[in-house]
Amino acid sequence: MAKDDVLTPQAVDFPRWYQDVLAKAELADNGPVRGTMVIRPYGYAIWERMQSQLDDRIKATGAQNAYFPLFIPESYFRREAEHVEGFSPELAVVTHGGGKKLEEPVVVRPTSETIIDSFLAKWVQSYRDLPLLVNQWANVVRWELRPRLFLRTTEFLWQEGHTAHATQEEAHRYALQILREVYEDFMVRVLAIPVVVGRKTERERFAGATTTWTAEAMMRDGKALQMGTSHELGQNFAKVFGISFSDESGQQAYAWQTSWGASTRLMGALIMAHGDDAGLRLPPSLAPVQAVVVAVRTEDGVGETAERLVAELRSAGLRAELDTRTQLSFGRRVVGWELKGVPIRVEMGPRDLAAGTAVLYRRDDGTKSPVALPSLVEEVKRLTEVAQASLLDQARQRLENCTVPAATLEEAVEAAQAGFAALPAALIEGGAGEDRLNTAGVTVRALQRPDGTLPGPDESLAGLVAVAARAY
RNA sequence: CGGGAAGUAGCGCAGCUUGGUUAGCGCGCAGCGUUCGGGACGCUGAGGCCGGGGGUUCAAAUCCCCCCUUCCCGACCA
Repeated sequence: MAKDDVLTPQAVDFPRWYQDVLAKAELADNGPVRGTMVIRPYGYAIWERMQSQLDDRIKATGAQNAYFPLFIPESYFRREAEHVEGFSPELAVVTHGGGKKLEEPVVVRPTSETIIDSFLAKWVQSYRDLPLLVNQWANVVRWELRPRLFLRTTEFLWQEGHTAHATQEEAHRYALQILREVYEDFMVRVLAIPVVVGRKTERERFAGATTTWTAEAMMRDGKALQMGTSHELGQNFAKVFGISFSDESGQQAYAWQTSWGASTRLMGALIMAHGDDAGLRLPPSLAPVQAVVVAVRTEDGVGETAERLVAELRSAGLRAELDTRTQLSFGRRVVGWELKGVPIRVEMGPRDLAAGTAVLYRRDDGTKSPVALPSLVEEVKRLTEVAQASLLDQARQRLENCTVPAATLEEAVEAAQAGFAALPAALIEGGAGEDRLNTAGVTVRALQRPDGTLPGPDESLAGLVAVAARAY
């Protein structure tokens, strides 16, 4: 009866499993140009929920959305030395337009610091104009040598925030506010993915930033994934783009800036942090379908009851869907819903109807239980909350289990084969230690204080912990 | 961009070594019937520029060259 595996098992070949899920859960396809991606409707529905949750949090920090051009004069990139050095290798450059060679090539934005800052320079005159907080939702292009759907594509979707502040302290606080109240909160409460937040090492920080803050998550194959970053840019860009203002005493001063972003890579994280051998497991907060009512049959009132249940679930505010495709076998249908990660399945058949019950299946733990019809809506509601918490718990458990202290670089390399290695950051002072890790395919993902709190921007490595891992 | 593997129906594959009539198989898809509580079964049927372009040959999915794309490992990165 049962066929072969629905998907390549994770333990057999994790990358293959990932490919299988993308295809079978109808999330995404490769585009015809290397590194490009088609996000299919089901995948995009998940992304839209991510966007909306992030957008609310971004706006709650006071930032407003705006839109800046896709094309940026190449010369803009040359103005900030580290920035141009960091991005040159991955720029897509347009040299022709309207059938003619362009006087100055234009770059397809890989990130928008340069173009946005050139406008912030016009808009900021006085300390009264500050802080100036803008965000944009956009596509960006970074020519990738080794693309992977959602994780690293040449074109991807993201939000990028760009801000200007009167003081370094305020920029610092805002960068951390984004890290904590936007990214970490979203990742934990919505994605149900626990993250390691910390500071990036000098070599891992954003090109042109003075400090980069990061939120890193652990995937089920033991590799880490950077989920979002928040940068303090100091006055580097303000000086080259002329973002200056009169302060309260009438003195001219350069603004202090931040920038921060999170991308469609979050989709990859969602898939790889929660997915199992049966497919996706979506947290109810993001699931396009939170509960599917599967009618085993449709005759003798079963179909009508199923329909009524969907209506009740919907009027209770749940995203519910009806499945009456009885021309397909029951098994095929449930396998399909499991592939797509639907958190709760309600099974309604003649036996249930006779007993006045329905069977509830939880995708997060695979358990089934009967429920009396009158309390079905309340129970489904409750289970969506339980499932949301359960996915987070499971991910937390895995994170704890695979985070191992290491006393030496060799121990760290060893521990990083299966998760996070926590080593004394003193070991990587000077760069030789990081070289050693990098040679073994391991990178320092984040620096933290021993108690897990965030270090200061300039706090020396001596007393910190470096969290290292193999990473995507 | 280096090293490996691979592109044949929507998906997974055989055929290629040793060129030779209408290019196969499984799944899926369509129709009909029997089924129906964890990927049902039978019958009938549709679906292919054999990744693209050049060559060699009487003849190319098959041999040669170039390009594109995908996957794995490395260097570079959200």
